[in-house]
Amino acid sequence: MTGIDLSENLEDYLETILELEKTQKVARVKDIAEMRGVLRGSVTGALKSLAEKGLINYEPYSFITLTRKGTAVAGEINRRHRVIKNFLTHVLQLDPQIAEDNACRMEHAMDRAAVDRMVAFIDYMETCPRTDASWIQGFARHRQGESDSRPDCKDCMTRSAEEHAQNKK
Amino acid sequence: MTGIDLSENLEDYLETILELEKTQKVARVKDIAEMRGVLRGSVTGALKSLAEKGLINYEPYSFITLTRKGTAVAGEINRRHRVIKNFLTHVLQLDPQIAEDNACRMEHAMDRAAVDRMVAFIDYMETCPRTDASWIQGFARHRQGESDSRPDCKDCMTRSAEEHAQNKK
DNA sequence: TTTATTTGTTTGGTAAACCAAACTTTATTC
DNA sequence: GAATAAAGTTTGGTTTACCAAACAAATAAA
Repeated sequence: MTGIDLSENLEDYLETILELEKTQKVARVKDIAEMRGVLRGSVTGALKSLAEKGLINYEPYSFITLTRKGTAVAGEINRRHRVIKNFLTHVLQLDPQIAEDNACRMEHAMDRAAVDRMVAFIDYMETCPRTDASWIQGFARHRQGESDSRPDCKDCMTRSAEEHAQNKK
Repeated sequence: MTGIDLSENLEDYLETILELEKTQKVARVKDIAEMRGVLRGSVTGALKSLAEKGLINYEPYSFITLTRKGTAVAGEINRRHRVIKNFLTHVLQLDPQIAEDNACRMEHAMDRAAVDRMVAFIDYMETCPRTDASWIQGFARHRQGESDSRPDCKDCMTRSAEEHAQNKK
């Protein structure tokens, strides 16, 4: 789509720069190095590579900003990250930190088609009355081992239908 | 868990070897090279690395088999792959080929906690009467753009409750 | 405005993956 | 059982990504 294919590493650098642009207005080598957990020397190499690809404005010893193209690509990556993290925390109900760690890696693995479908699924779940808050709650109980008993599973549908009818009035 | 941490590459080699063991009883360098789309020379290096880690039985010019440990690790990776692909095809309803491509990459990105939770979610969906076949069908319609209309959404719950009650008798 | 300090760059070196092509071993075929 | 083919290995070279440490530039402090 954007016509660019980046290594996971360069994608991460781009995302970091976007993050810094948002919070600090401008990205500095030192901050990028800290956020990525590498030495400053390693950053310089990555910046040259990103600049060659036309994704950042970079002159030695100057501030770093994203180009128009760079902003588009970084935004795309960031969108994947947010969608995936949202899925992991709100659907799978993973611990926020674990969700974040997994999203950081998954964002490089999932293509647009998959992420878009994930968005559609979340949307369907959120708008369909069958999968309302109580259904989500049910998953929390289910995964905590209360799956075998399912005490009120039998009447769940009926009760939900009643509640639903009530709200419609 | 298994106490081993492998690069994505070595994980892929291990998975390939498992695959070949299943179909051909034994893995040959040529076949591994073909399946992974690399030259034979590249395979030799990877095999040395896997042998050093005690994951495969490897002597130059001999057949390759997985050790007990290698089988365990490869099985773990393969499980992740199957779970993810299952999710992508049956929940997100992605095209099988697209699901396969994404699963191949995602299997290296998701940790055990995330995959386990995915399993639990699929299980919940499949056992909960609210998210039955018709709900899944609804997603297929929803994602095809018929989301705005939702013609029979209003009565869906009531009808489902009735059907459900019927089946219980 | 000198002198520190911080920040950024460069250089040399390592490790993982890969290729290309020469080479060796094993398997086939005549 | 020798000649040929196929399979596997080695060697030298490339790329990406990193570190460590020397160096240069810019900023801050004296």
